[in-house]
Amino acid sequence: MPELPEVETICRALRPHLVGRYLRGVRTFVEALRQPLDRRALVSLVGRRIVAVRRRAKFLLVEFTDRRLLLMHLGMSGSCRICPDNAPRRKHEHIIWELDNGQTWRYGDPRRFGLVQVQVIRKRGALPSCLCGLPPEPLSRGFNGAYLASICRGRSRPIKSVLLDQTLVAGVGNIYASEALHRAGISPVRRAATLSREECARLAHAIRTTLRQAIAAGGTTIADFRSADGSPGGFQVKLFVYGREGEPCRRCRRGRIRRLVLSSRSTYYCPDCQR
DNA sequence: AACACGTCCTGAGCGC
DNA sequence: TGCGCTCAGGACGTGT
Repeated sequence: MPELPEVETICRALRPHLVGRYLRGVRTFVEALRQPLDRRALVSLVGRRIVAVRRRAKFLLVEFTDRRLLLMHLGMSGSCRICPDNAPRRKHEHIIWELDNGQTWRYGDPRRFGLVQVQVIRKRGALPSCLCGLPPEPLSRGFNGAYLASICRGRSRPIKSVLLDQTLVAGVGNIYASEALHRAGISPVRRAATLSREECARLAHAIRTTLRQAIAAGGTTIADFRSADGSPGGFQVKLFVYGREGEPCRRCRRGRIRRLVLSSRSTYYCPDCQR
């Protein structure tokens, strides 16, 4: 479910509910998500105050006093919500944090591909060391045509598989990879190394624009994405290719959108306007 | 029954 | 042969 825009949407929705609050308790209902939960580490946050809620790539970072940080990744099906203490626990709600105002912050995740762990950081506002090697944020200065060209050089994989590689591009997932390539007019199966400098610049711009618009719309709801306040995203109505197999291309109006499987993921594109 | 918006692991293939 | 890197594909729960 959640790519960069969805995580950013959740981050913004959580922030006003969490920042400044003290953690009063934590309850867990499973042994493990993608990896075993460290209950003692989670409990060690109780009594501390939340000082910031941030995002880096697809990671959500909740910073506490004393340089403690809760690192969260939503995997395929993770979600967060804020609700009162006495709200009944939903199926697949695995962690409940109790705040000092009668509210709770809850993590739900049917597939349990997510990640929740406690880290200690060097100083206030710093990233945990495990995230220090991430590539540049797509919406930051360092992400541009020159950067894309540098990671495409010498790579024979299809460009879409490069965009999905989280060690090379941070935060782009399966929906926005298809959307950005369509916006840039570049075929998802093109070998990365064959992209010209001009195409890399166009693609970098397309990625930034796509992500920005998706954030502005509150993310994309295909099946069940909800922000932390329960509201669905609005970007699905602005999708140009994802999930539109057989429908006419909304840009060139000639081609029909095709679906193919690339590195075992659905990929959508317009054969007429993507080269 | 096929497919799902993510990541990790394994093993094949390649150049040196 | 071996090392290091790249890349494809399966596995991981559950829901629709």
